[in-house]
Amino acid sequence: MNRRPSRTKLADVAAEAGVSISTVSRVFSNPERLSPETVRNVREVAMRLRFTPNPMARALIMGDAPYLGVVVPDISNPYMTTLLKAAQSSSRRRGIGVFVADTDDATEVERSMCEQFARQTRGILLCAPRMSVSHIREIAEMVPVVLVNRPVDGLTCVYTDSTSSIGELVDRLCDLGHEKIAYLPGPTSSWANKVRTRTVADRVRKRGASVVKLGATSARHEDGVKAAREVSEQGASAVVAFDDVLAAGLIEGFRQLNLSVPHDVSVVGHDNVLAGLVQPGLTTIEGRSARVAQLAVDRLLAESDPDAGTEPEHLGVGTEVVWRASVAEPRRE
Amino acid sequence: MNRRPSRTKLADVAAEAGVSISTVSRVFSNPERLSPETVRNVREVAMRLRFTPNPMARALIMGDAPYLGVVVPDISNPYMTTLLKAAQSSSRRRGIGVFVADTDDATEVERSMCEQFARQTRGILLCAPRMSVSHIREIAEMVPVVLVNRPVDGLTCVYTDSTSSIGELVDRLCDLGHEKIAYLPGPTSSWANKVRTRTVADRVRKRGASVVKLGATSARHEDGVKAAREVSEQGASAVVAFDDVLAAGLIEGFRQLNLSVPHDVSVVGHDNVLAGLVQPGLTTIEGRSARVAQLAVDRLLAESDPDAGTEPEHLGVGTEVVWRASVAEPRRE
DNA sequence: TATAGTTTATCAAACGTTTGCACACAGCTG
DNA sequence: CAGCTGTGTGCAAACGTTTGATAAACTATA
Repeated sequence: MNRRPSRTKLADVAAEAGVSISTVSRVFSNPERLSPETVRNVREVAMRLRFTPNPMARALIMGDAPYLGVVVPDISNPYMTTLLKAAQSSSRRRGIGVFVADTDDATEVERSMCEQFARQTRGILLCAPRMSVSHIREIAEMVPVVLVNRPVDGLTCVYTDSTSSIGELVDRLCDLGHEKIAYLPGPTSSWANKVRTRTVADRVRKRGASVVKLGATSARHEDGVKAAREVSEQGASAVVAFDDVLAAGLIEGFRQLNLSVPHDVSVVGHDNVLAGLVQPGLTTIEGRSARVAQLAVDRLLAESDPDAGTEPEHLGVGTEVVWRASVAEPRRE
Repeated sequence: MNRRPSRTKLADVAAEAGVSISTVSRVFSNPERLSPETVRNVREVAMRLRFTPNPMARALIMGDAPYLGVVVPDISNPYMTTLLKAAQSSSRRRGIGVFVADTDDATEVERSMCEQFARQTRGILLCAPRMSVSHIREIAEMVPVVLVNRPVDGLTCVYTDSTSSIGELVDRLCDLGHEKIAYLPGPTSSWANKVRTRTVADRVRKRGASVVKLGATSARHEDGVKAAREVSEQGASAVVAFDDVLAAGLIEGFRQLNLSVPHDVSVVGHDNVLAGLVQPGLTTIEGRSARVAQLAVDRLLAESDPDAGTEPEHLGVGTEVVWRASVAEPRRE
């Protein structure tokens, strides 16, 4: 039946220490109800026998496991990487294991992983920018869910709120004299992209400049490279890109067109994940994904505790602009 | 006791279908021993009741859970990201959940995470380039372990074997006329760094050129930036860097020194994780971490099956040089 | 000494599965 | 008709914990 040789269990410790199984169990869960002497003795024996409790047995009787699932569309995206890293470190401090699922943005995979996690975890930190709301609701019925960068009514969501940073950025571009500003979108079905599109457009118009909306992309580096031509054809002197990866592509694209960043065209990104990798240094918005992850984990664990009685809530994490060399005043003609 | 309302279980399905619990269990595990009619009926009921088995109960009685742990020093390193992504996707196809642990290279964390995983997983995919051999052995005694890029006698290891690619690279540099070639090391305690250091040095000497060994780094971008000055002071006309991150730093550093890559100095990296991000395009060695991960998962699952009887083995994954613009012939003086 | 009260430790049931064994019933064979 | 041989199903034990109920051993009070 049990193939692998079983490790030391409560019963072994109990036998060795000359007490009952329940006593040993309580040494770990309720030591104050035991005599100090017994506790000391059992602790010593447990240590000697290298006893560690079987998490499966514990999970079975307790009704839930000390696990938590993180579902992301693409681990290799640096924003997600930071998110995952922070979620893991935050969970580790609480003794909680983190399952990771990379879905490649495939709805079918998202569904099946969520279903799997629903049975095995306390909750899911779900980052699925394009999943349908009804799907999300369905999952949230099976297991506590905290959404990342994707508000849904009645569910908790933690998101990067960069509206004011975007405003600051656009203002600065206008102050420098830019009169035609382009926005290079990410995936149109992504909530974040919708917000950014609108925020940029509103602010640019408010300042009396004109906004150029470029074709949708899937936020790959090469999409940015290609988009550079469109920008220059449309005559925009500055581009706000959906994220840093696209912005880096743009810079590469402009180089191929022999256009200089920032002298011929200014470029800004979003997330601050490329650090100093690209040249010229990319002006961008610090996405603070680590903070987002930390908050999300906190909320998730709170909501998975039925006694805590926390209510769903939308939490925005503020951002800051990181000024680097990719922005300058437009070339006078 | 059990806080969260229990989901449908075998007993519910059994009652509804008018059969015993064991029969329902067998419908999923051993359907061929049951009458086709019973199977059909129970399946229908299970479907209607949305029954999914409780993995904890199953894990308890089976003696192991369908989980696997991946321990890496730093998730945000793109090499690790690819590794993790591939490990996850490979495991998903087999219905195996992946725990992730980012240790920040802290031995204490590595130890505690491995211990935790030892109780809860079928095996650990361990990437700990600086952990002591005795620690590794200790962990391997508790749970099947497959090492990544870190051979240890008696344990299975899957590693990127770039010796022949490095040879090819050095040969090419020498053919181009480089006579003084520098190696920029990563962490000296890392096995991969030791191998690369030796391989580069041997090959360079064999070709009658001279090798410059630079100071150790911790493979951060800024280490590369700083190292550029040392390279130019030593008068090397080409640098082989431990990895792409360092190489990108070097390129940035040379730019600050007004040295042109590749005309003043050639630069090559390792891992091919920066794609076209840096300018000029970085000549590098494709690390094939996805393949490494896939192999490692295969081996891990094989070794965690006591019936399979697989023997520990060291598996090298061959690499290829990716030629980009960062290499050219040295400037004639 | 009997009674009540307080600590401390044990008993046994429960969590939701898997699986060896036993059993009932059918159809054959001699 | 007794004795097999299958086939399909059920019983009950086991996996390693947690925990409410309970008993045993003291201590303090009447």
